[in-house]
Amino acid sequence: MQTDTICLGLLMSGPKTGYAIKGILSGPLNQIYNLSFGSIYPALGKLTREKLVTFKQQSQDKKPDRKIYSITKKGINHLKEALLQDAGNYIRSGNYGDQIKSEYAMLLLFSEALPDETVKLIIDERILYIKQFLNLITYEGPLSEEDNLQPLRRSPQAKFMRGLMSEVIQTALDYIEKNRKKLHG
Amino acid sequence: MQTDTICLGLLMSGPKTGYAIKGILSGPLNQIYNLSFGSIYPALGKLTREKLVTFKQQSQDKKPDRKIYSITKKGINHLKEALLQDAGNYIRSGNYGDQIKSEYAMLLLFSEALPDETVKLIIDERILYIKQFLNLITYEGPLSEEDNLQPLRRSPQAKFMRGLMSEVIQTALDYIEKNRKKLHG
DNA sequence: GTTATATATATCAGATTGATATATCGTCAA
DNA sequence: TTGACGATATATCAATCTGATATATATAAC
Repeated sequence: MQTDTICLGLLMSGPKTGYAIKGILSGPLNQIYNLSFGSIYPALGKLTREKLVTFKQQSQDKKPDRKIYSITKKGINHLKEALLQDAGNYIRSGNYGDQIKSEYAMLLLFSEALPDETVKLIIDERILYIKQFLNLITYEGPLSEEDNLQPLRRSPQAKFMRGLMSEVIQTALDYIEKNRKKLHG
Repeated sequence: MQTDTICLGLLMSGPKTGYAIKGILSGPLNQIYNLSFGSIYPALGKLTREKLVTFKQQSQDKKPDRKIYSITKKGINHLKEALLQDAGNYIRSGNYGDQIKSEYAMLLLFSEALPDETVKLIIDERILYIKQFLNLITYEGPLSEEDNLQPLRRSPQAKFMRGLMSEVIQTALDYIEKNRKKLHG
């Protein structure tokens, strides 16, 4: 799946700045997909040139300008075709190319080479982080005054993913708390 | 965590070819970390130049040559230092930079734009894939005649990770089977 | 008063991917 | 039997992506 498709998909739930797209990908979707600014801004530029999105420049009083991007009709059609093709590729190849790099998991896997106290510390830290993240995705209330993320959060698809994530993360948390003694004295 | 560190860590459980390292990362560790050949071979070359690994060239009868890499004493020291520093960075920043791109999860999130039959199909396919992967990591028996992966699989760290993965994946499987109706008619 | 964090866009060196090339062997089907 | 395919094995490279950095302002903390 291309970066373009991700941006278009996220713009389906309403107009957003590049910064907001990064915020969604760094926040609730953190364990699902992430992109750097260096991918997002060029993608939005390319999509603008192809007229799959448009933007309104909003010069704010004493704040940096915002470019608020919206998906066009052409963009919606393009998104549908791209997703259908991605789905087709998946079905044909059985391979979705999920790309995962969990440095934390590798650190635990190699933790025999670390002092016991260090292993304890990184597990304590991780447990705190997981609990915070669980709160983030379990939280149902409004996010801010100008809450334009509601459409994304209230779709059945988003609810499905949030439910899946919270169950999976809760399982991981329980497992780590129950079995951490296998990794340190 | 650098690619170098991943290679050194995997070589701690015994000598391996670059191809074997890729095999481990594409197989049981698939949902944890992955690297392409284009990262692995240059990393092994760099590690050789730095004398952190050595290799024996094995010319096989009518098969391609193999370069079997082993970690050196210097390499072991380097690994310990690198892991300690990575752990320190984590504790200080609270951020491990886990990098995740699950195209499948994004496809489900955007699946409103797909026909119902397609959504059904990709979920059916995914359930099959998950079941296969569960078998792969749950399997305890020997892997092949020349089974040099046993040290990696039998360490407490590897058992911990396999247990964690199988519980998490089982939870995901149950959730998808129970809730898939929310995504298609 | 200064340090840090949030909002917001943008760029770029260096790292990574996914594809491709090369070479041999075994297997499975037409 | 021949041709296609997959496994073993190394290697390279264009296109893409990351992580860091730059720029600019406001607000909160210390």
